[in-house]
Amino acid sequence: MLRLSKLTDYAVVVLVRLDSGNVVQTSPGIAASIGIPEPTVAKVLKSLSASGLVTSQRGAKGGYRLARGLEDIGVGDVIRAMDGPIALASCVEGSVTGCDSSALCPVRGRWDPVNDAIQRALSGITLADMREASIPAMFRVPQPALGPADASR
Amino acid sequence: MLRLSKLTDYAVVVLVRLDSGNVVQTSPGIAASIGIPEPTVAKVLKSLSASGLVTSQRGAKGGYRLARGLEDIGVGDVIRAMDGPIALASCVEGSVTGCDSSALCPVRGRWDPVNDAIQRALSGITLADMREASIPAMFRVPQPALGPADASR
DNA sequence: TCAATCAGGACTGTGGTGGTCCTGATAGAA
DNA sequence: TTCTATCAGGACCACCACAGTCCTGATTGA
Repeated sequence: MLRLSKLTDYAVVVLVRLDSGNVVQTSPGIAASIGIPEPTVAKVLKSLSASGLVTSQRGAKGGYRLARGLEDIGVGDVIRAMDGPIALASCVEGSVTGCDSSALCPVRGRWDPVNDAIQRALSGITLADMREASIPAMFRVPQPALGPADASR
Repeated sequence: MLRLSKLTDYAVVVLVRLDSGNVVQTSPGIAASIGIPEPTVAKVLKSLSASGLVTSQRGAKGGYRLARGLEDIGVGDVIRAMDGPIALASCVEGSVTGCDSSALCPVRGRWDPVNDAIQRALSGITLADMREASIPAMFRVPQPALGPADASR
């Protein structure tokens, strides 16, 4: 419950990583530098690109770069990009699934203030705040091979 | 994401229902009055009882009653009772699962402020606030049979 | 003694998520 | 012009947590 999806967690790592220098970075390069499998990083980057948090460049010499500074990206933006609208319950306003028994749901609409409070709490924190936290030194430089599994790929 | 579990939603309904009068109520009775299957209601009540939000009385004439007023029960209390500690990520402090690759996780500890903000937001809302929201009139009185499905059970 | 009720657990089906892979489009380099 | 590297947009599958059900035992009042 209130469990952040792993992909959202990865997205924060990727975005912080993209902040290092204003150059385009390829998904294999990012994947190698943060120790996350390449297909997964590519999936994360596609979602971020679709939401406009990063810009993409196709073709050779292509890659991704931040669309704006980390201090302009809220945690809620990342969550919405990866997991869709922030909704505490299936019957909360803004949910895409909707409530199949809205007529019978006695708490319909009641979670909205809770949901609202959470959104406010999230909007007050940017990725720049999260970057401030300690980043292990081993992740500040690219790691071509983090283990035997990488060599096999 | 940020999806409330159904049981937590049910728990709020059950607790609000228990607030009607200060008498013990049986789980079949509560189930019938709110239109949720009895085994599920029983499961919810057991969790709430284990967390001390409701008190139970065994034996004939037994049942459940609120341990304290709705205005003294925070939303966070209910969530913790039903889903355990509130943790945004698997590697957040307080999580029971723990992080299997803590040494490699570059955002380790970074979600804590986010998690903290959410907990503060949750602690500011009580069940009394949620009860204030409109409750459909049909649920203010017991509904023995809400549909054909109930008769088959 | 009996019936009603809670306590605590095991069990199973389902849905979401994480992760992988494939094909096509694009753009720079040779 | 051709080739290669990269992104775009899907489909696909395995795994796991959750929802829901059921069973047995303990307790308590009639």
